[in-house]
Amino acid sequence: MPQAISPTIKTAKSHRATGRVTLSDVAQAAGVSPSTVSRALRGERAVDPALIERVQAVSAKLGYVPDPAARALASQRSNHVAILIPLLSNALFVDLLDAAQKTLRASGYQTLMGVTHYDASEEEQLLREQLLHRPAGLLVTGLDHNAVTRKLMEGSQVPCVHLMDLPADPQALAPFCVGFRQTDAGAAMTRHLLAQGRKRIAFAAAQLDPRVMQRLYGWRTALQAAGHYVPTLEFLNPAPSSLALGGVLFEQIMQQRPAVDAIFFCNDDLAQGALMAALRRGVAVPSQVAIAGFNDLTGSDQMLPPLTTVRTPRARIGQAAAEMLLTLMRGESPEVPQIDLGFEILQRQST
Amino acid sequence: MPQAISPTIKTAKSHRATGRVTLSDVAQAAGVSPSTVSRALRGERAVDPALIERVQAVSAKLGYVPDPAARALASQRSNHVAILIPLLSNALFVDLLDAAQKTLRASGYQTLMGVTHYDASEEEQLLREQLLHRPAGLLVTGLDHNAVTRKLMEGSQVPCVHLMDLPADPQALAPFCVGFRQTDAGAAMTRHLLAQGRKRIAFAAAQLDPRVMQRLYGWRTALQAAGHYVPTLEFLNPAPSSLALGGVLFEQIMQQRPAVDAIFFCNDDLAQGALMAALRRGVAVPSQVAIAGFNDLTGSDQMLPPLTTVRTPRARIGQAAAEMLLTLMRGESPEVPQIDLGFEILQRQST
DNA sequence: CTGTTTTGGGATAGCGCTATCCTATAGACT
DNA sequence: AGTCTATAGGATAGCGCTATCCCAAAACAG
Repeated sequence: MPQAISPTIKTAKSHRATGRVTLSDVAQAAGVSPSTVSRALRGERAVDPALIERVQAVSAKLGYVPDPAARALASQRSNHVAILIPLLSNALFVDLLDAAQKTLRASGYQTLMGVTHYDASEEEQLLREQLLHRPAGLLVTGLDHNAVTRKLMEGSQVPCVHLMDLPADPQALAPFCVGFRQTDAGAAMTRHLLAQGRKRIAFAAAQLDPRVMQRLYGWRTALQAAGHYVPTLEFLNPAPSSLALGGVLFEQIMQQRPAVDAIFFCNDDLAQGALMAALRRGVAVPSQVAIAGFNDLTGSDQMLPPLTTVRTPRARIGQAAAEMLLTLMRGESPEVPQIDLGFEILQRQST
Repeated sequence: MPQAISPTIKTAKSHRATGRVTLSDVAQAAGVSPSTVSRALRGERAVDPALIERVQAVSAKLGYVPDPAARALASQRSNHVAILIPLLSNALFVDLLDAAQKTLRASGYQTLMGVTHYDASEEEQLLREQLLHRPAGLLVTGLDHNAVTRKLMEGSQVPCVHLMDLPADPQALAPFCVGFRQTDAGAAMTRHLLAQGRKRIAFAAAQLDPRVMQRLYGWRTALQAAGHYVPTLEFLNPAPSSLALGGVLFEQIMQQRPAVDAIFFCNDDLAQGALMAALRRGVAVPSQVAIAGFNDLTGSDQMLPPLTTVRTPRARIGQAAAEMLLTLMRGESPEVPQIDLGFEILQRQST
């Protein structure tokens, strides 16, 4: 029977009372031991259902909220989930972050964001800092990391899910990952252009991260298979991707290879910039040159002509990765270690 | 119901050794007390310089890294800085986040991001969760918060800097903030349009957050001053801002008010969408109708014609706010409580 | 009707650090 | 000299929680 809870007057504790309602307060008020409160609230071990209810009631009445720092210290595990992404200036990664963050928060996790700037040593340093917080889980963009980073991830024993990429060899020692096959997507778009009757298809890229290189590889493979591969139609620029750079690349290609009849840009912002440049120069798209992008970023459907692109499921990747991580953090193992969420060729009027 | 627990093999070691190098280890190795190590490493109180050096050397040799959870528990202060922004889908806030995060990390702080979705109660809930982590500082977008949120912020005693907005009344009880005067910016752009000889200037807006409403107010005031204010030229749509919506708004305005000779959009994505729609419809910009945006988002300079807009110093706001917060967290007080970073009318060819 | 397990609860030692109090010394004053 | 400060170091009690050990009672087996 629930004993009457007298208004607990804060016992004048020792010299550094923080005024916080602690687990012990709840225990005292509920007439049970701290262990029991801890167990009841976390659903650990077996606790009498009636007791659980009583503890929850008392806890709610006192407005008890567990202290994450104390919890982290005692259990060596925090409610943080660390996420590493290359940039915030690319909408792709922001969408990933947004979706993952939303999913994790719904389960009570706090997201610790780290921005690597495509720098392996910065990634390593960030991971090191984040691991200090003993995160419950880890979300990492891509599968390419330096040796130290990989060792840190493994050594930490923290569940980890990789975003965006899937291992080239599905049989390989497989980490957990959610993404799609960049190579296939690159090849698919190239085949789409070939199917439109294009033969001199250029590939224009910026940033040149591993995913871009995989798309390049897909483009190359598809062209080789069709017997139309020309090495000089690769236009690779390591600078960050942007609309302005897309315009520059377009000008460069039209000047150096005026006979080109299609350009496949590795990202939509480049393609959008190219479309604007074409508009300015009076180059007819798609009749003279077809233009295709990648990622279906915001605005691509508003271009003139609307941009043909590859729709990539980045929000779904962020969410699915977060869900897989939640499974791992519960100590369960996911149904499959790798999830391929695919992609879709979105044909609009630019091709 | 409880799953069979495999017999835990007990290690002969002390029953819960974490293997971590602790402050006591350093103290022992350096032959001093833990207090001294703690003080030496944090630069607290006065410690013999020679001792400091010795402690640092030993600490480095052992690879000691302080545990943030233990620190947070003992000191009631973490190395987290919480930041609240409305959306991740608006580049404006991402730029803010990026800059702030970069600055704070350089001083050893971890950023806890919270996305409020312009929802006051979600903001309150997020703040509550973040405060549990006892952040060392708080960055909050805007000055408008519900009563509970304000009370939480004050009651927590955590240093707080507001982003983007400045109080309308500079004399008012002034919180710390970094931003610029949205109203002035709205008025300035309107005056620019008036100076171009435009008279029927529409204002088109989405999202309708407080900053948008201030820009609206600036537009209204400037038009009233010029004797050209017409209430029916306000086109306000509460939906989220996007290129597509900009196109829709443009069509709507041209249909309902064909005599309009300028449209001031509250955000660049809307204006970009409008420019694309104008291109599609063959509406001459700026000869028939001038189009202006706000924020100078990526791509605005690539439009056809390039978009006249208001350049807002969002990266500098994020950085300056973080720096002000760093000052506050050191216990010092900033030179001025409010920093106005201004704005700039960026005239391009669309007006 | 005895063992032998389960089962649900309590007691308590940390987790790694900082805040507070305390002490010993060196210099500064009557 | 003697008393009084600063100054720099040590000692130690927590911060609030969980993990581990322990034990009584109930459930089960032989």
